[in-house]
Amino acid sequence: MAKHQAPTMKDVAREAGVALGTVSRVINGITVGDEYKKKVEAAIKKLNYQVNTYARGLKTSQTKTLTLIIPSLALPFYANFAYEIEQQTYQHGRKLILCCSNGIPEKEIDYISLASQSKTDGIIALTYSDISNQVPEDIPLIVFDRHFENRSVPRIASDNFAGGFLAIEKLLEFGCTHPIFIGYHSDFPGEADKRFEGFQAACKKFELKPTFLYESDDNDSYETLYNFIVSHQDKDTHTLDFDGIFANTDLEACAAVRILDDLNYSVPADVQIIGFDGTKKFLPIDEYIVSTIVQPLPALAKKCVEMILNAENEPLPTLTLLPVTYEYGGTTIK
Amino acid sequence: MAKHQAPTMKDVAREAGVALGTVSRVINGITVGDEYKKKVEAAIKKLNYQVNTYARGLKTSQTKTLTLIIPSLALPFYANFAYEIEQQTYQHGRKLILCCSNGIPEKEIDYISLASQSKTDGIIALTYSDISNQVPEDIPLIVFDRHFENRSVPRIASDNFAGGFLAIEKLLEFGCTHPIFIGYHSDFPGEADKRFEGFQAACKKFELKPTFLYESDDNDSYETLYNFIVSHQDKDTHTLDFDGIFANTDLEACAAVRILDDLNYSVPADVQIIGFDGTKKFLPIDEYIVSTIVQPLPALAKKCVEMILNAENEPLPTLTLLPVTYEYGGTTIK
DNA sequence: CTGTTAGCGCTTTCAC
DNA sequence: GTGAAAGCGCTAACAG
Repeated sequence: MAKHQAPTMKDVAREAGVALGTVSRVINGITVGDEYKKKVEAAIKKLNYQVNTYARGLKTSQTKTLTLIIPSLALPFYANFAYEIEQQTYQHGRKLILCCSNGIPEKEIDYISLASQSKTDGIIALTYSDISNQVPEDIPLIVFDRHFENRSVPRIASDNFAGGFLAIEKLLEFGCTHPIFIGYHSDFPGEADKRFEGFQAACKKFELKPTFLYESDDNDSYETLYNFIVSHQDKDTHTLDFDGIFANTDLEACAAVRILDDLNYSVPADVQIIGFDGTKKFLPIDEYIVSTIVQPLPALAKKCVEMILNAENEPLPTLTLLPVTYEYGGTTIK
Repeated sequence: MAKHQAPTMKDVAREAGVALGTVSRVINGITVGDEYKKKVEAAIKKLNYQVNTYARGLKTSQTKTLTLIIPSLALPFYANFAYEIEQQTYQHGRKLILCCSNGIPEKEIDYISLASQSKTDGIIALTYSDISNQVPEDIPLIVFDRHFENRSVPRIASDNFAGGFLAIEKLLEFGCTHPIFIGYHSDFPGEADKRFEGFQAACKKFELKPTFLYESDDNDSYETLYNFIVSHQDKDTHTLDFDGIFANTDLEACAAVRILDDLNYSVPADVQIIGFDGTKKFLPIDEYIVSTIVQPLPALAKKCVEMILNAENEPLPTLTLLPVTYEYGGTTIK
């Protein structure tokens, strides 16, 4: 334990009595004479040698590193997505650099530039600004759950349109006669906007009057929603003029449950509610927090990582949509 | 836009008509003649040059990268901690490598070795095995919320003991006469174990009979808890022999709320409950999910990052405990 | 199949 | 002050 410096390949070579290149070959699994191999491996073990990925990265310009840009980890959806991405990244022998942008465009761009300095092997981004022209051409980019106008960058998402449609189908199947839509959206366009489009399409198909609250996201979303629901009460009978809610996200579904409860309506007896995302309860038992359209997060993450790692081999599809499913979570009859 | 390769310092030097070293100096903020500086900056802008952090890292063996090892992001506590760490990391101009070990020792060790290959500038770890001797001496390590037996590695945590004590104090203050403790613990020792010790100390001080469920974590925790509560019902009157619960985590507090509700007890009228961690509700409004002892996550994360970045300048304290606070969350009278 | 060697892009002496 | 040059630890091309 004399030297304080980490051993280098040179040290290993000297210890094993072979040339530098031979050590490199052993490490990279290139055919090497058995005798040599043994000696090198012994030396590696003895010195506790580890490759310096920075030196290797400099040579190969492959950093074995993926970058994820996501607004935050505060929402379970984001946290779970990040988690799944990390698991996939690990499985593919890569490291994950996590960037939480808080949805701030400047930070998003800053992260991109950091990532490109670090010569990351690929970027998976869920952003609220169009970062596509900030990303150097030579580094693969995949956009999750969003789409940009001015460049055809590959994007991956759930089939939000089908999900919106499915939610209404389910609500009708469960006996609702007037399902409505509630939700907030970012000003920046994203795949999630298609949920509302799916709702509208379903209304058209089933000849329903499309009633909805669909506003720009703000800080008073809870209050706006409260007022919206109250405005749909009959003044005298206090009956609601709707009997089903498709909420843009589980978060809004939860808010609706709470408000309806405060207003002394019963869920699902008076109003059935279906959310979107597939958020689980905070309990040691496995239940959805509301009845919901579940996004296939593990599959989505798998696709993201596999595609980005495949980017240099073949051209990537511009859009990849994965199917969603309905799951019961207590806010519908089944 | 002829060349497909990212520009190097050499390119900038040629473009600016200066020497390589001069460019380096400009970039690193070392005094350089005004004329030169301007020329270099112009060239940088023109070529859209960015330093290659891998080349720099190779030279300086400073990678401007921190590594976080955490079981997962599935629990809000982990997710929020990871988020806060990321924010701090960014603020200090570093990147964060996220490693979710699922609490599997082999994975934890694997991550350590990946991290040391990558010459990370520091590791913040919340692990379920003693990784301390896996970490090379020259890379700073801070352990969050845990402690290892066989080496004095700096650790940071909330004051769990004080939190446990405080919970009982609060319960008594709110009129409870027989508060009990429920919780599960990992077999691997951690700072969180002190919550139970705080509970025991409070029982001694206030002369309470210490009643508790404190078992090794398993898959049937919900059922075990259910049976435990039922076993404390009076056969005839159905009265419970306790009137307050301090739960080891908010998760267990939630489980207790649910079970008591199923059993037709009222929270907080019949039983008051205090959890631990400070988990927020999944709603667009800011409320705690249960009454709880809140861990100062942002402060904790700040401490972790600051300490690890300071590790080479001064010796780190072995233990740093940050104060917790009580917050109302609906499962107590106030 | 192995040893030698040139450089990846950068920082940092060292002369000037 | 600036330029030239050595070298961080590794890979890959080349010669043997």
